[in-house]
Amino acid sequence: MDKDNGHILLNTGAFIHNAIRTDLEGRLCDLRTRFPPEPGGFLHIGNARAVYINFELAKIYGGKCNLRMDDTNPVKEEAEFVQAIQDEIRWLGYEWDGEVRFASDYFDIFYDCAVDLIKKGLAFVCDMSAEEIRASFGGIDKAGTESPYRNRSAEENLDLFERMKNGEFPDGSRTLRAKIDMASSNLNLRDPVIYRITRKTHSNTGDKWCIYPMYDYAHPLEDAIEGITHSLCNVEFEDHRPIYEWYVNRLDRFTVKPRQMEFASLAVTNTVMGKRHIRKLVAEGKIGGWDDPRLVTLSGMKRRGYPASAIREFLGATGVAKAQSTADFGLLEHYVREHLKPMSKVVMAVLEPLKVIIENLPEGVTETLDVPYNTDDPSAGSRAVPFTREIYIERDDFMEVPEKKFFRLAPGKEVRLKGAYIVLCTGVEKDAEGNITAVRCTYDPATKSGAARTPQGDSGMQTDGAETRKVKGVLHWVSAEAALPIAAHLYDTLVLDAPETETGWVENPNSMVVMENALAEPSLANATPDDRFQFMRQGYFCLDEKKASQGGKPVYNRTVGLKSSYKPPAP
RNA sequence: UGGGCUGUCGCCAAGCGGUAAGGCACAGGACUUUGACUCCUGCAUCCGAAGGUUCAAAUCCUUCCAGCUCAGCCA
Repeated sequence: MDKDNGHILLNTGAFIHNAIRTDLEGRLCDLRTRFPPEPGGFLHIGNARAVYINFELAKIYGGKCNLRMDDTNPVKEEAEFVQAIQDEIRWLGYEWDGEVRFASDYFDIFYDCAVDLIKKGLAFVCDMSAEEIRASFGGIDKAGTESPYRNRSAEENLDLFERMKNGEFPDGSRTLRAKIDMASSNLNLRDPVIYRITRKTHSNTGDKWCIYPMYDYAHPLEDAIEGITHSLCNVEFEDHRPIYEWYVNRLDRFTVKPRQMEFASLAVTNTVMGKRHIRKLVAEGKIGGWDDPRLVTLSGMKRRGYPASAIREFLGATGVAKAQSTADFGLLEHYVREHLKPMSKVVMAVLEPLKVIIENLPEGVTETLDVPYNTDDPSAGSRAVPFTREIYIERDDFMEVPEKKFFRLAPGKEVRLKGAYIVLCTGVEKDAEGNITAVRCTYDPATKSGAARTPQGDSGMQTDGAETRKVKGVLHWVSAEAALPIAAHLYDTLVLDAPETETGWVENPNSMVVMENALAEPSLANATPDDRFQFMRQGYFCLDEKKASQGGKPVYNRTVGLKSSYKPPAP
C-alpha cells in the first residue's frame, strides 16, 4: 500500500547516488544530510523536493538528516515559521535527527573562525560602503578593483573586527571580507563579504550581536559543525561551491569536510510559488492566505486534501537531475487520485440540484437502502441511504432534448439511481419562464440494487427475478428530505497555461467555484476533516479544516476531480 | 559579452560504447450499478545540430546552436 519508500528516488539522481556511494566508501563515516530552511515563509512543493531528497537519501543510505533553521539574517516574527516548518515536515512524513538546530546557535563559532581567517591573512576589515563595494566589483566580463583596505595588518584587522562586534561602528560602515580574488571570473570569489554590521534584534540571540554572517560564509561552517557529509542544494548555488570549499578547506578545526552537491529546483505548471507573488495574491484578495487550497504550499495542499504520500511519490517521480524541468500539474493530480482512491469512501452529493419526483413512490415513505462505500472493495463497508419520493440529481444529468450518446436522464429514457432502482423519465415541470424546475419519473421496484447479489460478486450486481435490464447511465442522487446542505468549493489551477515567469502569468478567473446549494447524503453528518470522500462522479472531497460557509454550512473542498472521457458531441 | 550548468517523445525521466526502460498526457478498444477504476493496444529508426573516431555512439572527440544561472552588506 505504501508504495513510496524511497525506492523511487533510487531510480533517479544517479549523479548523487554515485557521489554518495563513492564518498561513503572512503570516509568511514555515515551519511548525514540536512534540510536548512530560512524561517521566513511557509514551505511549498518546491521546498518539499529538498525535504524529500535530503530525508530520503538519509533513509536509503542509513544516514541521518538534520533540520536546521538558517537564521543568519535576523527577520521579524520567525517563531511562527519555525513552528510551521516543523509541522509541515512532519506532515510530509519525515522526522529529523535530534533537536531542531539553529544557525544562530553557532554565532560564537562563526566569530572564532573569522578571527582564524584574519590571523591567516585571509580576511580583512573593509571600510567601503555598500555602494563603493558594488562599484569596485567590476562586471561580468570585467575584473573588479581591490579594496584600498585589503592589505591591513592582521593586528589592525583583529582590532577593527572586535570593535565591529562591540558595536563601535554604525550599520553598514564596515564589513569583514574574505581575501580571495577580485579578478575571478566567478563573481562569488571577488572578496566576498563575511560579516556585515546591522543592528537588528535576532529572534534567537536578541541584541547580543550587531554583526551577522553572510550565507556563503555561514552555510559551509554550519554543515561542518553538524558533521554534514553531503550538502544538497539548488543548482543556483553551483557558482557558490568554490566559495563553500574555500571556507571549509581553510578552517582547520573541521575534520569532516562537507561536500556540496546541486540539483535542479522543481517548477510546476499552472501555479505560482514565489513568495512575493503569493503575497501579492493575498494582498489583492485573490486567494485567502498561505494555506489557500489552490496554492501548492504544504499547508494549502494539506487543506485541499492532498495525501502526503501522494506528494512524496510525485516528488520521487519528478526525479533528481540537474536539468531545469517543469512538471505538469496533471502529474501531481494523477498521484493524488491514485493515493486517494483506496482511502476514500464513495458517497453521493449533488452539486447543482435538480428535483426529481418519483411518481409511483408515495409521500412519506422512506426506504432505507444499504449502499456499499466502494463497489470495488467490499471491506470498505456500507452505509444507509434513504430513498424517498422527492430526490435531487445533478442538473447536468438531465437534458430535455438529449444530445447524441447522452447516457443520463431525458424524457422517455431510463437510468439507474446508484444503489437504488432504475427510473424512467415521464415528464418535466417548468416555471413561467420555461426553466425546468423538476423532472418526473417512475421507478421500477423490480430493479432494486444488489437484491440478489452473489456472495462472491462474481457476476457483479444482479437483480432478482426476471429483471435483467441494463441501463447505460448510473446517476448519483440524494433524498430531498434527508439531504444535508453543504457548500462545495471546486478548484482549478491558479494560473492558465504557462508556469510562473518573470513577466507574470495569466490568472485563471475560475480557480475557485463555490457551489453554495450543494446537497450531500445524510451519512456525511459526522464527517471530520481527516475523512476522505469521493463524491460519486464528481471527484474527491474533504471537509475544510477551518472554514464554514456564510450560511454555516460545512465547506467541502474538491481535492481533485475525476478523470472523464466524456466528450459532448461537437455542435 | 566572461564564468558555471543543462539539452533523450507534448511533460517528467532511465540509459554511461552494443543497437532508445518507465510514468503522465494523448488516441483506439474491452470491462463497468462511478462516462471513474482496471485491463489491452498504439505513441522517439531516434537522443539540440553538424562533422569525426569505432565493426558498433544518445553514450567518446570537435565545432556550433539553444536554454538556465551569477555583479544583495538576502538565503
